[in-house]
Amino acid sequence: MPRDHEDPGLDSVDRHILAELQADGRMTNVELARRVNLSAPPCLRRVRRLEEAGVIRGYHADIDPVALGWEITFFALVGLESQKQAVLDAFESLATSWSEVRECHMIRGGGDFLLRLVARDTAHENELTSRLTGAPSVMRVQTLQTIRTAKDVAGVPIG
Amino acid sequence: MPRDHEDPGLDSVDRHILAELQADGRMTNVELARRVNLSAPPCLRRVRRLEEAGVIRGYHADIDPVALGWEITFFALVGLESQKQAVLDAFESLATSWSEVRECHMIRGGGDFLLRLVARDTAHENELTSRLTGAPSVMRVQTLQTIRTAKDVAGVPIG
DNA sequence: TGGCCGGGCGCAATATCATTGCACGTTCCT
DNA sequence: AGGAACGTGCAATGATATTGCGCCCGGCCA
Repeated sequence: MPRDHEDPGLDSVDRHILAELQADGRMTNVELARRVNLSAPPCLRRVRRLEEAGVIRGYHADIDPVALGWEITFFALVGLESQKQAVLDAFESLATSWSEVRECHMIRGGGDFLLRLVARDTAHENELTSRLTGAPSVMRVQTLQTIRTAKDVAGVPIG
Repeated sequence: MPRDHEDPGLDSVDRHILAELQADGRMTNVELARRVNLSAPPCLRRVRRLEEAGVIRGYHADIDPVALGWEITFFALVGLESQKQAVLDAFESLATSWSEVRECHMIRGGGDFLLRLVARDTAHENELTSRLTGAPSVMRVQTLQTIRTAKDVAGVPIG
């Protein structure tokens, strides 16, 4: 009986821990233990186990992009003129090498990528769009500029 | 003299702190202080200041969706049949109320939204797509299913 | 049924860390 | 030069993280 993605057998306490740490990744272990009704040592052991199993991939501070001068967040839907592996790989290498590209997803259907980017201002955004349009094998670039984000929740539902 | 986004005057040490906490949000303060060449107390005071200024919005554990049974992550580009505020608001309320919707961005140009969703399996994905298609005022739904994520970096470039 | 594991828990002890008060140095402005 | 504002480092105290260990419960086998 094959299991794709190792099932660490998460019980309800584990899920509770994950929900708490997803909401506040810097919570002390003592506080976490209190919330999940455990004493500190077994709580910490569970957290370590979840980290080692890869269920918890890391912890990140959530930083306001605007405070660092990244005024614009936008998405770009990029169509390539070929679906050949070499072309896809080349575009991926290019896109992932730009620091302004924060996400790069290959989209089902072939030849399309969805990117999330940040830019300092509209001039910078235009420059990035131009660089995309002018990149090898790029046939089409549709920018999707975010004007309002109604919801942006870290992670996944737990329950 | 109003200032939209309070400028806390981030110096290079602050940026260094942000970069470290963005990469590892659970780092101890002494380790952080060591990395930015400061002693622990002033380092902690800077972190607190960044938190209170809203530059650091929070900390989150990064959890593997697959480990919790969310096998599929996809995006949906939703077109509404009207750009009237009431229609936009209604769709936003609906979309943000679904736990499977993790991001909901209104896109420039009017009447469009980009959503990021998670689903347990393809049946669930189809159900979500149907629910979107059948939602009031929804004219068009284009699903963008991620088949490979080449890059997904938390936060923003710092430097 | 009775005894043997194995896993997971809590307690207690110790090492580390967070947090505060305080004094010193530097910068800038007068 | 004098001094105020700011930020630093040191030192002390209170919390927290981490480890070792003994106990309890539940499954398993004789």
